[in-house]
Amino acid sequence: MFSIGEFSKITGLTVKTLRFYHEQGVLKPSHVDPGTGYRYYAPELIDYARVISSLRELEFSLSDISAILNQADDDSDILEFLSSHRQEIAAQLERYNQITNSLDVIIRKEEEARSLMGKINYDIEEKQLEPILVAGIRMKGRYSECGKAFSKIGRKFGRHICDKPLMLHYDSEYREDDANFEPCMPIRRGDSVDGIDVHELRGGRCISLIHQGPYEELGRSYERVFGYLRDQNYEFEMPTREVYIKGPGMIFRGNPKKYLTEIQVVLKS
Amino acid sequence: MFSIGEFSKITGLTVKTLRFYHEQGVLKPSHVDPGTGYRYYAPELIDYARVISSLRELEFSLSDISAILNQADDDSDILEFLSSHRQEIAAQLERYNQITNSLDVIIRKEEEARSLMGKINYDIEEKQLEPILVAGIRMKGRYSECGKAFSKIGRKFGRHICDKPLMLHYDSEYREDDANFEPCMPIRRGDSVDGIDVHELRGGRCISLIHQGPYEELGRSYERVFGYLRDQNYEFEMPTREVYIKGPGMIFRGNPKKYLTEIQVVLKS
DNA sequence: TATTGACTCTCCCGTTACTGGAGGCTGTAG
DNA sequence: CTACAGCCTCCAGTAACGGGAGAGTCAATA
Repeated sequence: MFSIGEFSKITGLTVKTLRFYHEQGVLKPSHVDPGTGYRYYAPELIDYARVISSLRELEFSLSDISAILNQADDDSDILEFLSSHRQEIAAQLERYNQITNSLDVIIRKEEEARSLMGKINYDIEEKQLEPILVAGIRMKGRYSECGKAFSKIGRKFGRHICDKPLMLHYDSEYREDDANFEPCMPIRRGDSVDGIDVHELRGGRCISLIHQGPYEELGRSYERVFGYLRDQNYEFEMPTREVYIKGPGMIFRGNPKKYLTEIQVVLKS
Repeated sequence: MFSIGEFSKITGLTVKTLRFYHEQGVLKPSHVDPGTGYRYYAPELIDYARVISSLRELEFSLSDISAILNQADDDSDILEFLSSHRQEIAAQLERYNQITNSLDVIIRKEEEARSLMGKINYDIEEKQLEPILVAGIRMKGRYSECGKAFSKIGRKFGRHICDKPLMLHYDSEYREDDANFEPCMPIRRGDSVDGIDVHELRGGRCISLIHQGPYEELGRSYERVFGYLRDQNYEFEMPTREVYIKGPGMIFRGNPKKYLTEIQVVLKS
């Protein structure tokens, strides 16, 4: 017979835990001194305790363990317990996998944005655009409707998206209620489906300006771009493009003063 | 301003949860009526609540969330939180992966054993053995030492093991203290290392008998096998083999009366 | 024999993020 | 005036222990 302290050292279970298991009826001492209340454990219980530890390591609940110990003395008796427990664990696993994925997406996005922030200058630039394939939804109406379009594209093309969202503007002047625009996502490949049009945007020389601040203030930056185009006597093509480099975050809506949007106007070649 | 019930419907958080968040200081109502104690929430808090929900879905603790909300209003501010949280989640993931693996191993083992139990007959059989590659440790001494050898082989060749453990007996008579034997694991491939000898066991005609019961009673089954060999005038080869079909389980020590051991004696060809 | 020091006992609280329930007050509609 | 829905506070419970207080016990030593 071992005292609780000895038994604790043998089994690796703490004294507290042993007392708790006694209270819960999972592992009862062989003998309890009626006078002192001291617990004494017989050597046979060592194996019993080992079984309990094993099951706890597999994250079985104490009530499951009680049930198991009451009706089984062989691994083959508990196959159903094992399988159903495996399912629960697998569900947890799935959940944590999703969380890690989400976290990864957010982290990657923010790290990109952060590194980008460093090397941005807020002057008008001329640069060369590569052609890109996009999935877009042509819309007429209010810009505020674009959210639905983006999420629809996201659902359909989720895993093929390869860059930041952008919007094509087909109006030559600013319109509020019946604007003509196309929310797009750059994709690696895919075909038009279900109202979503997959097409290629041509590359070429373009004028680019990065706008920092809320979307309502985009007008000021457009002014600069069009002023520049006029000064240089450049002719440009429709539609113009807005690339949303940094907008509302995945968690916070973010601070609109930090939003970054690139205005791109492709020149006639 | 919304009442707690309205705000609950809007945000999807239960009334209980909202009260709890108030108590914890995570999400304080905009106004609390001093007379009635009624909580009232301003529309701006909807977004705030959404942030909290998002973070909870990512399994952040409430104290983390408080800390985050107190010092950040943009995703990029919380990169460190996200990364360190990601690590914790990844650790959990690892753990659950291990558990699933262990469970799978146990389940597979037991299902095999169970299906085997059905088609076993306990008569002496003559059958054809295929050659197999094994990793073994030649030992002299007591059989009870074999556990260490098995676990050593398991550690070194873990992922290449492809069948049940077996033991080779080189003694022509029973010996207690200085037996000459070799615990082995069948493996798919591998090389001798560090005291472990990888070699091939030849195939051929063999006499086989499945023994059910504790190892101490193996003697009775050996008697039957050798009796049969004598009756048939068969000559056999050393070493003889014992295959441990079902022994102590991964969790329970199991019931020795249910242990299954196959005795194999290869005939001279 | 008294005394140490190690061991053990019970009882209570705290952890996390809530849920459930009792008992009582408030607001509004009929 | 009376329902009834909605809101309040306070308390208890969850799972599996860990920490600590205060008191009793055991074995060996002075």
